[in-house]
Amino acid sequence: MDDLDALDKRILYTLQRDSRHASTSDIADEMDVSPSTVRKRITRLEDRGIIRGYHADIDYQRTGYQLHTLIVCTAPIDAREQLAREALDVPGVVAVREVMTGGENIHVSALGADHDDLSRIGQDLSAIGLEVADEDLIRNEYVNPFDSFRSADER
Amino acid sequence: MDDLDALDKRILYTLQRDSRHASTSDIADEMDVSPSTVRKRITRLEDRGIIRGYHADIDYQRTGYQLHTLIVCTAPIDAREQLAREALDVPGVVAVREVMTGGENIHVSALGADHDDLSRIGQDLSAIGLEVADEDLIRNEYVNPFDSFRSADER
DNA sequence: TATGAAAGGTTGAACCC
DNA sequence: GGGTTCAACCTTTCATA
Repeated sequence: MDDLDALDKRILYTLQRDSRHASTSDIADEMDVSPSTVRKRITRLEDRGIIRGYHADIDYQRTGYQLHTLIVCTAPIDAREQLAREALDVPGVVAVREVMTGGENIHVSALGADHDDLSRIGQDLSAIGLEVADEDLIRNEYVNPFDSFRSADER
Repeated sequence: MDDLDALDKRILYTLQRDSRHASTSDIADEMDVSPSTVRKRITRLEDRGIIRGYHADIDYQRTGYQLHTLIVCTAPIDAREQLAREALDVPGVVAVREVMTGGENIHVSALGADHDDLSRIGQDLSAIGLEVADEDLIRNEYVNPFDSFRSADER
């Protein structure tokens, strides 16, 4: 893996702040390069897997699916990654995080309209081999671009 | 809060899958409405706070900032929301989640290049009034659009 | 690896139903 | 609410250094 230079970081910062409206020309102007240079860098960042995608940030609390829940699970270490991916396919699951710890190493975010939805999701997670340790409502989430990508200085 | 109709849900689904390349015309074609209808709906979803923004999904593991860490904190209930917002301003913090539980009710995602960065972040969080309960490396994260927004049926 | 130009698509705003 | 139009802008591709 090569390092990221100032332009790469600026691209990451800008796209994380607003992936829908940030144009290549905007970034190009800020960094004094041409738009097509920015475009190629973006393509490269995508190809390298550094940019995985672009998502709308949705406040589920306001969508009618009010039960936004954090389901903390434990997976056997050797199956953790596989189970994390499978958990993503469970209907209602919107995010999965693998954590490097002994137990409670899979954190699942799931959405339901009512408690039955959540029971079913818990059952589905158990069925693929995850042990459900805890469930709590998520009250709010906030996202921030990584500030170290903001400025144009090198690493 | 009014309910979301089929078009709103389809818009949310599409933008969550790919907020950068999904054009209003694409969605309009799929749903048999005009592009400007889709545009107006998107504006409305943004105004209602349902769409909070659009972010690039970055694999920090591959950026050189390899210490992507989940810092579990406890905040006094009455200060939880305020502290969550303040935590977002701590350099290195990329996401904050408020959880409805007795203790360990603030989950902070932070990024550092080395262990000194993380120590400093822990100190900053303590300084604003959060009690740090646990820290673990995040190995991986996966995001998924909410499947119930996919199909065009009403609620 | 960066740039420039041309073709085609997309956006945003004003206006009408 | 939804639809139409149009100028300005953006993206994509390809040729060029």
